[in-house]
Amino acid sequence: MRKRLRKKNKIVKIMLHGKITIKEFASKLGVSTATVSRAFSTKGRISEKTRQYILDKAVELGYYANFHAKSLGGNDNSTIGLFYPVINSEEPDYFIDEIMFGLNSRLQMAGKTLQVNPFPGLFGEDIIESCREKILSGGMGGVVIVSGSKGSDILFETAKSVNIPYVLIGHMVGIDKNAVQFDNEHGASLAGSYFRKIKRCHPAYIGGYLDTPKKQGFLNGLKLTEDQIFITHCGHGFRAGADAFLKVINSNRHIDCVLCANDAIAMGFISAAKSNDVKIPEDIAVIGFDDIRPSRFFVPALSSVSLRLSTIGTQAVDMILRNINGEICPTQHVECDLVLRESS
Amino acid sequence: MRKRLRKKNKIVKIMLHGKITIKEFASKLGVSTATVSRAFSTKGRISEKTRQYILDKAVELGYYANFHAKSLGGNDNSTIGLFYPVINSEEPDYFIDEIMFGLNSRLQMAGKTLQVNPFPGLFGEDIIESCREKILSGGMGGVVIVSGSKGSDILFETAKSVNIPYVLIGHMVGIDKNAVQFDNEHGASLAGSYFRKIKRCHPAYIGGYLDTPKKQGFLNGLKLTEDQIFITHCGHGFRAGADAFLKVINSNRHIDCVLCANDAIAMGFISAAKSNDVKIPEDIAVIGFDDIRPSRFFVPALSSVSLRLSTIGTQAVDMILRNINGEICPTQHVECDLVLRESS
DNA sequence: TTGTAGGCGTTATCAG
DNA sequence: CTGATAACGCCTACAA
Repeated sequence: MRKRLRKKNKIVKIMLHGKITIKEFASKLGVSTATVSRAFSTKGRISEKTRQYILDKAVELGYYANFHAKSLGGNDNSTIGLFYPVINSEEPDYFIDEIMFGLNSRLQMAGKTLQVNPFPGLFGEDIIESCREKILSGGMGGVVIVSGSKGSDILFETAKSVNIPYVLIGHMVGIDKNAVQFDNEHGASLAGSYFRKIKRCHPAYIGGYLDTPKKQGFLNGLKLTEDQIFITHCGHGFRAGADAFLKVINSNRHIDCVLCANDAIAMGFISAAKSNDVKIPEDIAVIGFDDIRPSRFFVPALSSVSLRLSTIGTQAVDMILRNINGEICPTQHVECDLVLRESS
Repeated sequence: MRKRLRKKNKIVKIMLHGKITIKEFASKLGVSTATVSRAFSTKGRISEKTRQYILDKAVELGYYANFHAKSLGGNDNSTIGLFYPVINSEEPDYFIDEIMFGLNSRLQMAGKTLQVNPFPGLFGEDIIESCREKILSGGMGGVVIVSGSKGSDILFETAKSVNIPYVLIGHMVGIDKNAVQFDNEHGASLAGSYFRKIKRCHPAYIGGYLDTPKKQGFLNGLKLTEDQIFITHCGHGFRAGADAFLKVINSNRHIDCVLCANDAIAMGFISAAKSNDVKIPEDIAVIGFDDIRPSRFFVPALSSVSLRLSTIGTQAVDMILRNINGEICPTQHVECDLVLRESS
């Protein structure tokens, strides 16, 4: 009786998923499940003939090994999780999208698949907790964490604690292995020295949040101190940039050059400037940060501190792959540089 | 002896993952695994007292249910796969990114997690096969497929065949359920009629690939035929737009308005135009397609056919959630409209 | 080379 | 309300 019930359940599931299990498949071919398994595996001896036979039959009968069953024993596990803080809830984050682009292109070659896990950059403890849980529950074979928020740190610690392969992406993350890092401070200083060189001496810095290194680098390059320049923080994104422009104007200070914490801010800034008949770069020279793809096609083409985002993505994949493979990987430094275009 | 070996293996694994299993956890608390399971489940009677006790102990001892084991029985399965054709291999696809943004914001609320699966839009059968496999191997609880390529069709058929919850996103997908669709042809016709209305009678259409509906809609709105306008296809992305501008110029035809197949193309076009001292919109009025976020901050602000991409994403999630819940969902039509800004 | 059977970590059924 | 135990679908050590 009980058996019947079970059987019935089974049938229902088969209808639902349209899937055939290894047991059914094996018995249909008159071989054991072990042999089937071996046919799909690289290890384990099996005659080439039966392997081919099984493989052929598999496509004929539509047999596919169940993902979860495969992963259960601690084998396989081809999914890589990406965790990143959301710093602008009203539009896509081009910084992340560019990194993701790099990640994906490489991941695909490696037969891995990407799982994306945004979490609130500033608040939202509960969501971070759910991210922790995802890591702890063993659902993925590796994680890539974008640093820059409290949540990032928590997840980083979590990953370390369970010994799952991980890679940290971020500004001077301060660890000597398993990280791909860049130097915001240096990048910003490049912008600062450039302005100094071209004799623009009334600078402004338009920040997002939590980007002290950029501000500091800018000051260093400028050879100025914090009280000698105009600083404002309006958040991230285009709108923030436009708002920042208004703040600059309303400050009644003479400003002739600005560094923005990212390219979207810079574009928003320029957009607002144009609407107010302020000429870029004649009146105000502007430099963005990240050098996302649209920047070079912006009008005027946007100068920017290039972080080589897409490269960072591919490097992160290379690293985590080696990490999965048991190698230890020293932290990589991706060089940044200043790309001068029309806006400055 | 064998047992010892097994045990040893087990220990190794425990070290590797730093994880405690339900069995170990249960015995530590002096309860059965069933009780532990029930403590985390909504169904199944359990006294509030023991539940609390178990929950507390779980955080104390760091017990987290294994993801794959949970999903194995066909329960749970909270991952949603997104499949989309890559039409530009050199930069992020802003169309997709915007949809993904919408998807993610909604998915998070539902406790689901997104897995992204790009596949080549034009060739690359092998990768599509690997996508099929992902669907067939039961690794996810639902799939969202962006239509518009042969691969999309294959994956769509695959999803249907295994009875996995799915949603199709695309232009007039021609199915009456489980789809969120928009009408490129109508959108383009809006642009066409607008140009006609403002008396721009020397139009060009800058296409990507496979976007006949847009072209046709444009012609309809224009009330012209294919041989009466300039048409060129340069691919997708900024670079393509810039190339297209050159083609327009070199054609030596008088052109005074253009519709581009997406906003990136339009921006690239305008960028090249500016470099060649062609005034937008005075000399050439341009309208883009999709209305991605940067468009309104472009200089000049870009007119565009708005597809409400992010909304499409959230709707797709709502639909697949209901779908998972057993409801059948009639196809949704997301209205598109023409957003006029400075570039036209 | 192939088959047998135990284990992977949960959930759900069935008895108590 | 709780415990024992059979699935879930696959992999692999061991035996044949």
